Amino acid sequence: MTPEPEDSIRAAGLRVTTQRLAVLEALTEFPHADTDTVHQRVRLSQPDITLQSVYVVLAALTEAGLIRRIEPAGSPARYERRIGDNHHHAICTRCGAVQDVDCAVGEAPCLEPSEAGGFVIQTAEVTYWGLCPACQSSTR
Amino acid sequence: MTPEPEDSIRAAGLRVTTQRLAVLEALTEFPHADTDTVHQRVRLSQPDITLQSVYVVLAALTEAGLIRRIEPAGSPARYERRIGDNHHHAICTRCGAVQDVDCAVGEAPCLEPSEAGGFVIQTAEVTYWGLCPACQSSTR
DNA sequence: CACTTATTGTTAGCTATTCATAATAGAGCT
DNA sequence: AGCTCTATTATGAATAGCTAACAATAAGTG
Repeated sequence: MTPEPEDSIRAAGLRVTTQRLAVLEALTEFPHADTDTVHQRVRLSQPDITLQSVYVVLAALTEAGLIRRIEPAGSPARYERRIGDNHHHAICTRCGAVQDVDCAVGEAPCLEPSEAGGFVIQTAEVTYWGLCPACQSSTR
Repeated sequence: MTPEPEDSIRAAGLRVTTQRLAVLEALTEFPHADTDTVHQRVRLSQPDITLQSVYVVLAALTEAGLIRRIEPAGSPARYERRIGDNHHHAICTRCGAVQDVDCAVGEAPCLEPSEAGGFVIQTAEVTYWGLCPACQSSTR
């Protein structure tokens, strides 16, 4: 089903490198990881990769449309492999945990503003802010 | 109608300072200004105010709920005086212009996710991405 | 007007990110 | 398999945006 990472990288016109494969693998394991988390995970298989290279790889994969970058307020940028289905995110205001939220409509823009002051809207990005299950119980 | 800035600052339990008044005035003139823009505007009346002080003032006013901070992806933080009506924003993908978009519902959360993975949702933040009128015409 | 303490000015520092350039390694060709 | 070209990565440095520490100042209270 899911195309092999190697194939999707190649299909995007990019060279297949161990670094890129490792980054995609890291994002599979941590679906909303920030650059630092990706770096740490990738170092398990490639101890010498630099953080800067991780930045470059993430930028290349984002540019190619293989991953998506999200930038929640107050958090460093995060990346995810789930793309193409215009889903949204719930973010915990206490711990920053990110949870995918299916979009009812499915395709962008899932919402049409009543009046957008002449803007031509391409996508609507919805961020739900609240408390994750863990932070609800460990209250206060 | 609109309460005097001085009164709302006092009502929030904060001291009324010329810096805070000037920052609120700047945000009236530039409704989605970033810190730098606020600083430049404030310097017209207070040439010696530092950028750091503007940061502190903006943080204090945000904390007090007198202004709201928005952090669009790829842009420095912006601030606005329009608060309490849970409206949303349309942002130009080319020039970064921000436009208020009324919320159909009015109160947060204006959207309820069908399934939020156990999250207790407090607010829903909607960002519309598109082209502003100016960038539509100056195409390509 | 004096006093107390919130607020601001000053200086320093930090985090997330980008950039320039040299070194390296995919991938097509022979 | 080896060669070559060029995309990609490593290295080192720099930047923007923001926060922190602490001394100087001024708002508000009696």
